[in-house]
Amino acid sequence: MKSGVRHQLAEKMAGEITLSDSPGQALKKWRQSFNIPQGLLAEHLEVSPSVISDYESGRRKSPGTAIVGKIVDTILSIDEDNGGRFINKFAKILYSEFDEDVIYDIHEYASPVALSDFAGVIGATTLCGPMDQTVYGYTVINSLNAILQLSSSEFNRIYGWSTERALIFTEVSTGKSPMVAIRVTPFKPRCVVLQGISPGEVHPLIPGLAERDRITVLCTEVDVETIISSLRGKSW
Amino acid sequence: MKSGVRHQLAEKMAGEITLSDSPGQALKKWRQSFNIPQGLLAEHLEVSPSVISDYESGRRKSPGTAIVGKIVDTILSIDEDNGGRFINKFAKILYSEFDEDVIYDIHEYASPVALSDFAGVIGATTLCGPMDQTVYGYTVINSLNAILQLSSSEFNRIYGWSTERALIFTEVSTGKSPMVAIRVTPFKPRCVVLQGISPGEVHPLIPGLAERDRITVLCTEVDVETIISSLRGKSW
DNA sequence: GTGAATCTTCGTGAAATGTCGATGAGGCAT
DNA sequence: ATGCCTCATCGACATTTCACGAAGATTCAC
Repeated sequence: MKSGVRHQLAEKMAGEITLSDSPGQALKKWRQSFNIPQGLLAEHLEVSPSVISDYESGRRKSPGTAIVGKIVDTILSIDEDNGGRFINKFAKILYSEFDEDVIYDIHEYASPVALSDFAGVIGATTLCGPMDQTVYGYTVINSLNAILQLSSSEFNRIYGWSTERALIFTEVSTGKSPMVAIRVTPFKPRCVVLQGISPGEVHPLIPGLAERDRITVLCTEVDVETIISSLRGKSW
Repeated sequence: MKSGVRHQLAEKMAGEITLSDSPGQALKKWRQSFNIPQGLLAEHLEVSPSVISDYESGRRKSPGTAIVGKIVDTILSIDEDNGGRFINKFAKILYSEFDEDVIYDIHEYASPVALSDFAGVIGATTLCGPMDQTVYGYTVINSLNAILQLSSSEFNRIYGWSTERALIFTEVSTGKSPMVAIRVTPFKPRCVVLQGISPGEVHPLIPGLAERDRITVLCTEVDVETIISSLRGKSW
């Protein structure tokens, strides 16, 4: 997934810069590894070139999150305008391709999102479990491929960085296998969304399974592409 | 590898906080997910509790990299003092165990490190190639297991976030297989270190292979544990 | 409902950031 | 050597951060 990479790269860059003893040098390293001159960066940021230089040379020892974020985002945007050459390079280095068919999208929120809001955005109705919960992220998973391709240890990767998330399984038939997989696995999500199925078609065992692990189960018949793009556009 | 996880987690946290629209909320999310009260965090940071609250509540809209870094580090340290319960939880979610036998250590620098300094720290001598280069990170790889266990796409993961790095292959016999693997693979490191071998024992083909991809090759007979701990302790 | 623990709000002052524009230094083309 | 591009340095000034401590709000146990 394209924009997943961008986000991960951005986070990596920002993290490294923030933790560095000299954020300036780290900033410089990334700008240079994208082959962008200070001047161009300054232009896109609508500041004078000396500003960039001041940061990189360390005159400002502890730049705020706001500018760090803006700079990282701008570096990435400039590269995107040029066809995303460097972003793709990093993406290739990063990803083993198997993720592509299994994990359609994965994202973390920095602050909690109410489950009811989340359900609204993806057009989901409650099947069972409480709705007064929050989630910190979501993963969209091709259920068939996940079961075919993932080993048990790899299966944990669908949880990203937090188990307090929604797992959206796409094109399920009855929803039984995803729930069984979760049952036998040590980590539990807050919520499971079964995509491509109506509440009536759901396997009768599911409420029982969900109850055991205190998981809320939702259903949606909205198609996968729409779900992904709605979730992406949101800032909550 | 233990401390690799800590570092990666720290980077992830810092990145997320820095990129967040409201760094305060992100900060809060992480503190809470480690189950640490504001007061305790404040105590360890030697500031008054209201400081933490001011950040989390967003009075400071763009906290500097310095405090963000300090807070992240403190959260992690507090958890370590308590036995690292949450760090381990995140580690489990993150890693498929196969890495353990293949990648002994992997690290990125925020700024360039001179190859000659790097060689000095790991007690390596030059076999061929230029020494007036810099690296941005290193990976310590068990050469045998890498070849046995990694698929070609997984092999790319040894590059971490930058190819401008040193790849340290441990316990090589002649050093031929690692160099061949690099030859047939699209990404090239700056430098290859062959561990557990003296310059005289190196396979005669190696200088030729290295020349092709303009890679500097070093040798060291220092043992793996020592190399890893020397590299870890360094701040350059 | 009294206390303890946790967290929020706010006024305040010293210090640092965030920005500009002017100037200077290196490098690499012509 | 004459530009041109890239980058570093610096003084100046408005805006924020950063940290404190006092005081108020919440929540939970007893």
